[in-house]
Amino acid sequence: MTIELILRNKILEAISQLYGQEAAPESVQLQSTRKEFEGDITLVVFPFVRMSKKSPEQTAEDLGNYLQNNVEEVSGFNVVKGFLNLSIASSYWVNVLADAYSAAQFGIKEATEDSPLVMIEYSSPNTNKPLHLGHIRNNLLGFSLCEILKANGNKVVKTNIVNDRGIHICKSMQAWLQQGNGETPESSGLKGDHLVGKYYVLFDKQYKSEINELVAQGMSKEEAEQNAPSMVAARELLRKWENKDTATIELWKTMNGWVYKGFDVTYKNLGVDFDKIYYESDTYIVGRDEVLRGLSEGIFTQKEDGSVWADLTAEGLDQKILLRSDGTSVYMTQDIGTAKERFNDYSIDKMVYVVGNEQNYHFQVLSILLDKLGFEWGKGLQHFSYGMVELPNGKMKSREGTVVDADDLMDGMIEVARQTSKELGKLEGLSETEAEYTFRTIALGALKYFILKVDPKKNMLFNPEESIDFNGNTGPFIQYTYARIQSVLRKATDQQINITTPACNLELAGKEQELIKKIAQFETTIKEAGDMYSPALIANYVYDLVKEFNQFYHDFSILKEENEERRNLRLVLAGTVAKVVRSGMKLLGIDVVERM
RNA sequence: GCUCCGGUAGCUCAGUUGGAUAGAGCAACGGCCUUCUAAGCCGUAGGUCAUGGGUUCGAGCCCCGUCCGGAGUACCA
Repeated sequence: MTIELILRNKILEAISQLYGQEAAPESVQLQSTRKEFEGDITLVVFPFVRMSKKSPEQTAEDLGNYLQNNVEEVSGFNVVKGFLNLSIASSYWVNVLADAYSAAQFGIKEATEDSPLVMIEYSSPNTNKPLHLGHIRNNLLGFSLCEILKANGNKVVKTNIVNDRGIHICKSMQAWLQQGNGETPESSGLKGDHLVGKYYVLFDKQYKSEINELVAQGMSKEEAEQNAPSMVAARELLRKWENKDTATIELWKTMNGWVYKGFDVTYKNLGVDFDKIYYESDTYIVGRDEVLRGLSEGIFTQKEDGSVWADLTAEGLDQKILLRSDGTSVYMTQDIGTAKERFNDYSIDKMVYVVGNEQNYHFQVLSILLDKLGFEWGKGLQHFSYGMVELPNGKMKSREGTVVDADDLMDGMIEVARQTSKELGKLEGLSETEAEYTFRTIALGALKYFILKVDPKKNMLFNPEESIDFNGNTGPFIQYTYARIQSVLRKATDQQINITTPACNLELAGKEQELIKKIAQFETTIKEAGDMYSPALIANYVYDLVKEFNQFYHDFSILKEENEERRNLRLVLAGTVAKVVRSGMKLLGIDVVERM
């Protein structure tokens, strides 16, 4: 039982004993005491003054006395205005540390047979271009969320829906057919996804110049957009694809194959993976069948032109198209099909979509539509909505080429890490491969931490030149502190120091106790991060812990401490901080290094 | 127009269910490598929490209005 729980119960008891009234459990507000005051845990007494009919100060005195006399762990108290600051005995904190130190998985809950199964969709790329910075935020958030939910005792299935069909890939195909001269990743030396992306850009260039030409000939802009030869050809490819034309299907398979190979490399470098991948070329048919069923059951309506609609005005929303007048599927249709497939394949307790906030409306509608179609899980779908990544000069537009490419970004950061390491002379004693691994880990740590430390809900600004740093509140700073702790622990081993679980009744120094308190918060932080879907809570927690440790490290010596008991305690403290940092970073998908 | 989200230091961001004197990092300035890793530590400076009201013992946080920014808004995904 944690100290908070013990106090909570005793405070309710105290109020009942002292004032003869029952206080609501949620009126007990405990918080950690601010640094400028003495004490560890603070009770806010304002909610109880009505019951005590005394001043806040006097009420706090009453409660303080009661708790000191009736709770073993409470070693003292002081009152400042309406705040009761309780001091908790050192022995309690030493025990907390001992528990954390010896626990195999401190703060992490393992899933069991009957744990809920959560399926999390993230990444969800189109197959016509390489991944960019926006995808990076998605992938990092998705992966981290999976880790956090696992740590909260859930079974997790990581899934990806690949948008492999549609007009976008046909545009790349069309440009490749017209201008490609049979170019392949092998012949060009380009990564597959970049090669296909190159033709997507070429298509757009060509398309735009055709429009300009037609407009110059006197056609209206709308007409020109419809009648530009490139677009006509791309639409023809889409039609052929839907009719299963052999050559078209073959080309589609080949080019998608190139892209998948490229994606695999990016995913691997980013350190994310999936348990199950769905393809929209499979699920859109399921979705279309569901929509047609809905139509025949009178849930949806059809217009004269043949298009199928859902009327959501009763729910306060608009009318939503589900099938185009030519019978083809839209985005929504595919998501209906994908959802149905998933719930067929797994016994899902909770389905989470990691998708940008531009699609808030889409998921609101999807949930209602599935509910209308009679799927009892429809209402329970959860959209983990995150903000956009903006650049200093505005937002990213793939067509305008103002995107930050994922591969380029990672390569660039690894290069910076390599240079910085060399300048700082951090390489000595490391083999070539060890050094490379270290650069990579640091660079990825910087990138991941930078993105994950921001509240997912908010838009964030990313300045490629300036944003990424290796100093201050960054991934490398945390990795560095971890490496230094490892170094101390190695030296302890070299000096034949035997580290044992602390069972002493040493009086703790202020900073030692601060650190233990911080360590004790790991468990609740994981829970909160799981409840709120916020890797940022973990990131900020780990930073605070590391910052706290650095101050401790600066003020106290560990190995040079002469009192053996105290030295042991501090080694245990350092080791536990390292352990918490390692698991915290793992929840963010960030690796740590033994030396840097 | 309507709906949703946001606005905290020059910049990037934290800020627990409403609690004490709003915190970090970057950038600037000053100090610290004969001390367990200086990718570090210490210090100085930097704030009308967009704005006007309201709720209450107490508001950066909750409610209403205004301003600014972003996203979505019926045959793109």
